[in-house]
Amino acid sequence: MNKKTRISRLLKSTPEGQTVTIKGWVRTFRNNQFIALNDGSIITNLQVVVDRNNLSEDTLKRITPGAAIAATGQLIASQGHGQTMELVADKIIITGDSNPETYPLQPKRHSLEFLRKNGHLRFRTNTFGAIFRIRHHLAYAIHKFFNDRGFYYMNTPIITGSDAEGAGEMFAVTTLDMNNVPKTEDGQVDYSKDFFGKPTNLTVSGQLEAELAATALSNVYTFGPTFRAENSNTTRHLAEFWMVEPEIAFADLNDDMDLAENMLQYVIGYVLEHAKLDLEFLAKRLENEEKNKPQNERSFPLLEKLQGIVENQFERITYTQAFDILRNSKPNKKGKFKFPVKEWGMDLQSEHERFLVEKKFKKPVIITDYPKGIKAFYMRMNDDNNTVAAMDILVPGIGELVGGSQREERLDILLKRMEEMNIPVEEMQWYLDTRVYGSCPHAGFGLGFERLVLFVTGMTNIRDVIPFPRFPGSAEF
RNA sequence: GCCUCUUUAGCUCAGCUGGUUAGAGCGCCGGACUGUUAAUCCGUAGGUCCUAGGUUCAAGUCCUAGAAGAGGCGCCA
Repeated sequence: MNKKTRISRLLKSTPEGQTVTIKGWVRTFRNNQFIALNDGSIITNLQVVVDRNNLSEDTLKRITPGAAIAATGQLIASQGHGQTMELVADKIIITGDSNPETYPLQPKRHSLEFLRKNGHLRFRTNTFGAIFRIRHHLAYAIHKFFNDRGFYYMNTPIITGSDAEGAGEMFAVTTLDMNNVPKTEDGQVDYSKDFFGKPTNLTVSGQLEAELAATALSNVYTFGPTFRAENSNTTRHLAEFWMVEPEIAFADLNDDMDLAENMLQYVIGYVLEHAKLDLEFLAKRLENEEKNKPQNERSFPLLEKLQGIVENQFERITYTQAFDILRNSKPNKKGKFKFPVKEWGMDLQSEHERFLVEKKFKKPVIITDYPKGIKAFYMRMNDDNNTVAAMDILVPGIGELVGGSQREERLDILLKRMEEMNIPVEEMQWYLDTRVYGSCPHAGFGLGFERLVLFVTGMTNIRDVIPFPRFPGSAEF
């Protein structure tokens, strides 16, 4: 291929007077003269000025929205107002035509629903270009954060033979012929004939395996796809999503909370610095959207919201404190909650979390020390024998962004909990060995990556922040 | 899985208590235009009113069922 210059680079270095070749996709063609060209490297279009005397009528006709072109010419200071620089093209090659009668993207605003239906082309819009560039920067910032602090990136299995993770319904993985399933003598599926010789599933969490690595390498994290076969139909659940799960040895719940808070502040600070243009675009988009809403339903301006995360400490309260606040709150006393707050031990509902985060504290809230009855078997029992060392980070607009805990390192207590919660101890010996040999206090958390992208971009549907969303009834592409 | 709402031109939508030939903006197509910024101006074309059944003299409009989409709840990250 011939050399090309990416627009992002070109706008940084401002090589005025140079001859360059730009390759990208036409957004609009105005006045038979001005092409707004985008190559995805940056949200900004480059204006390509067409010299009509130099171009055939045929080529001119083929410069349509969506067409791929290569434009070569001199870069000059723009005479117009919308941009500082423009390319005066003396050569334009159409690499790929785009029929304007059938190309779904028009040079106008489209609804997110329409773009979801045309998911294969939505990358070519400003909004989705911005979202996926920000998604990249967030992923990079997460790796950088952990790497700079001596964490090792650990890959835990995607196909798992462990069925005791307890984090939700699982997708089965099998090569058995579904039309002719081998059966044992007592009529059960004969998994000994299956690929792995036993039932296997797609992972719902890498935590248990990460604990194995952490109790040797001290500080590790996973960042990979996870799968939940729940029939969840909401704006914040996916069947396939990416999760970040650090695990730290010789650490307690406070260390865990500090790590999570520092990480969120770091990665958000990172995108504020490195994805400024994209964030500004999304902020403006959100602002326009909010104009149609009544005053009391409007949310914080995006950039201020993100700046607030970086600059302010998160609120930290125990479940019991949260329970008291909620029980004595106005909406509870006035019967406004669908689920009244009465009995200690109840799980907090979305409406309760929203009240705490959006009305009471107006910033992220970390709730700790939940009743043992509503949390997982591996969470460390507190001295009160009633609560466990768990923590959830709740953020405005989304709810639970992070869920974590200090892990139960005491073998006898862990075994007792597993028995109480019907976890098959025999199948978990590999996990229990971390407590049998050289057990140590350790902690970790899980961060839903798409929920982070949702929060940072200000989008409202999680299906819009992952390139190829998977949810009940839908697995396109 | 449960609840609510939506479905009218390529897109975004209007269409009142059922009543002639279903409208607008944008886009597309044709024309004009060498400083435009979702360009502008002029002109044309474009509809299985989601599907099936029903009520009625008459259904885009009312009823029933289904499909698709959105939002809320639950499960959680």
